[in-house]
Amino acid sequence: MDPLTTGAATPPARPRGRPRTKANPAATDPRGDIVATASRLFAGKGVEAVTMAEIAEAAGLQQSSIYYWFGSKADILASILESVNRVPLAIVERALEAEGPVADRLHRLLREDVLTLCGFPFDINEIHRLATRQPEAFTGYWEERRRLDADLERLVAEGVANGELRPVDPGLTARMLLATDEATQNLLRTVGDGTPYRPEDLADHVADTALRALLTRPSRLDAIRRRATG
Amino acid sequence: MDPLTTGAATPPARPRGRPRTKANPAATDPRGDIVATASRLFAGKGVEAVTMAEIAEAAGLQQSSIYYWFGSKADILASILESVNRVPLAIVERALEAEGPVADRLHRLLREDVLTLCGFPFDINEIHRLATRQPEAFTGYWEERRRLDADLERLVAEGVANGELRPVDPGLTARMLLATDEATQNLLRTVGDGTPYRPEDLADHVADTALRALLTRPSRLDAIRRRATG
DNA sequence: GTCTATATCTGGATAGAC
DNA sequence: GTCTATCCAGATATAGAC
Repeated sequence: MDPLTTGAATPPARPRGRPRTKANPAATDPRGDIVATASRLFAGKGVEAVTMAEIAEAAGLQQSSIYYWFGSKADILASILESVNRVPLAIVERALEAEGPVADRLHRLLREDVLTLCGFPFDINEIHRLATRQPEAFTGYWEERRRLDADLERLVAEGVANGELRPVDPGLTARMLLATDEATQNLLRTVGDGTPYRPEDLADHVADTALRALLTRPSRLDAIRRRATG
Repeated sequence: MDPLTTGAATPPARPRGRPRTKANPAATDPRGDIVATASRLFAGKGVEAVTMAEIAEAAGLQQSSIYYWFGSKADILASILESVNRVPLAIVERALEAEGPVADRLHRLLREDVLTLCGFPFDINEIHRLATRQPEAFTGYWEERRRLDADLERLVAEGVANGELRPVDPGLTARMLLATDEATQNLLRTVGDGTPYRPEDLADHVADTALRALLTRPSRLDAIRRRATG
């Protein structure tokens, strides 16, 4: 199930007030529907290019009715963003606490992160841009983002310390790895002529490439991949 | 000199018509000035967030006077975009035609591409998004972009064929390399708290990491780096 | 060439009827 | 709860004086 469209919903209730023009019998969760619809539209055209009128229409509402459920467009976006860092954070923190070689955990982490980002209904880079432009409105976002950086940095540092990884700069490496993951999901979206690559292939490629460049003994890669994907 | 702010200028002429309110004695090349100003503003806030009024004011003109020089905001952007692919294309094509080992050429290419992208006065990912949204207005852009992909793919294929590089998928690898370069310049912009990394460090890191993952014999890397950066 | 003034358009958001 | 009608702000772009 799509993690972005669940949770934080209004409890279903007997319909009240004036009925919708376009009846939508399945509308038991308007907030969830709006978030899901908005996510889908954001995916196709970018957040800024989507108007409240479009979202409303696609959700079966008049333009203004959407303001009954969300006070503003930013509120819809914020509702979506709650999951954007939460899911990758959970992945990284699980990797940080897991047992076993750092390389195994890192490989699995990278694969899962790419797959997660590819599954997001929008380009995460655009989210970054929006969040950069209005940092005060997205303080929670940036805080989680910093934790993501810091946690991954710790994992890399652990690998460097125990000799599994070459003596790289953990901070730079962590940021480059996350940037690479985000660039990868970009590949899926910006290529105009029907993307020829599957998310799974991209995820494997990213994880393999990163580990091959980081491992002290690259020959370990085959075994690592077997354990991480098995 | 900044490649984005040169060329395609109106020949300097004796000033005619009503003088500017804010006299700008150095205004011998209004088109060039406007492009340079717009580039700088786009860098700070993103293309869409910058208004014609801002560009005009920063260039020392009233909001409407800018329309004497450019018919629309899209025209300004198009004028900037002419260079966006041209410079990386020149880098890749030079690498393609150069002599010597593929690895040396690839290392140098990646370093230069990252440095070029970092030097651009805007986030190239935003350009991608804008160009995706209005493909008809940016046909030239996408054509050059495909050539960039194809040329780099040829270089990688050459390296695979002669055994320098591992037997990777040249198409996927080329696209991932370009995506990584673009993600790297992103690092420089989205990190809010004063970027701790220099473009040169990022460029070295990207080129080293890519080659280490691609080389059949990673032990060659030290020599390659010496030759490519020397 | 640049100005002032304004037309036009678009999108977010509100008021109040139903 | 959803509707219609409207306001308002901000942005692109044009008209015509100077």
